Amino acid sequence: MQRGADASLDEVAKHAQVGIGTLYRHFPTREALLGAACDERLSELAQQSRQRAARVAPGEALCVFLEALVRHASVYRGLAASLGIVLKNGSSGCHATTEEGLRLLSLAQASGEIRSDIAFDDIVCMATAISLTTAQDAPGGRRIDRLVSMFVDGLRVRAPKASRGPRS
Amino acid sequence: MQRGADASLDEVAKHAQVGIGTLYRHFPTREALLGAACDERLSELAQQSRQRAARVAPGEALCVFLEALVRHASVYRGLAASLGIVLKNGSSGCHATTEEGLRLLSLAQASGEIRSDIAFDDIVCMATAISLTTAQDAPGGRRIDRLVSMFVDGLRVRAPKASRGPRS
DNA sequence: ACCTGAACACCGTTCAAGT
DNA sequence: ACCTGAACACCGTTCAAGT
Repeated sequence: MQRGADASLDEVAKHAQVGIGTLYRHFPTREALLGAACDERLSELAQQSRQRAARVAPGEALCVFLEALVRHASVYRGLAASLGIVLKNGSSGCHATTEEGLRLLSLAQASGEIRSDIAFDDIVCMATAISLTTAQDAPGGRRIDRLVSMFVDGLRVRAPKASRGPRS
Repeated sequence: MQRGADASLDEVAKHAQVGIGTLYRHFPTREALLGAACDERLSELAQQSRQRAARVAPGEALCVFLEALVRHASVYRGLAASLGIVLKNGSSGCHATTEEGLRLLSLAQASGEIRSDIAFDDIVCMATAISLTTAQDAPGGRRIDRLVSMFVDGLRVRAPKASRGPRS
């Protein structure tokens, strides 16, 4: 399951050495299969985020979390489109990731860094969006970074720092 | 062609009263077909944007343009994913829309409202992203508006107005 | 020259038969 | 009870035959 990105279900079954029917009984929906396939990876993502969040400001932690989510969704073709559903399907790593995201968002909003009218679903939505659009890009492109940075700027409460003096 | 969103090519051909082979010869790629199907609509979009741009500030004009593009890409299922390619395919309305977008972006950047490191491709990319993610949403949802607003905030040069006083 | 649609290839899904 | 994979349905694409 590791590499075979958007292989046909037939190939997945063959590679897992089971019949296609058995595959269907274990994973009734495509989302269930995807969820199981990347569950471990999501667990790691959540854990790394928790560790990082102990060191940096909430807003920053949320940004890096978003970026990690985008990159995660880009690993398996076909995952991005159903990221929202996969995260909700409840398997352990999905749940951990959702929990961590909710936690970071609350913290960042409480600290006044991030707009209070943002929902976690919007974060997932953005991660999905960036993954989907950059999927066709050349592999090592800079667009992911640029889009993440743009998105994140959109999340920030206005005038956080005024890196240059404001005009007139 | 008007309504049949993501119908099979077979149905498109049948509806157009031609053989499937003829359809292929007229439109060798899916993008060519999509481009032709929405060309008129894109012409209108570009024209309306030009009229609007005469009345409002460049940044504002660019935002409304982006929103229109998002809504356009949401009309036909399957268009969003290839919006970038479709816009480049060169048919009249596509060309007009690209021209108008480039023009608005230049103006908005020259006026200092919009970040100078944004490319038109990024705008298209964002429109694609929002369309793709909101495609699965309930029809009348508010998410499109919220995401467009977020995106656009990300485009803006910092501290444009300082709606509230900056902190300490 | 142009059009047609049967034919082929591919993939997702089901379900009768086997163990 | 559980597994299997042939069989069915569907869609995209091509190309030999017809006009």
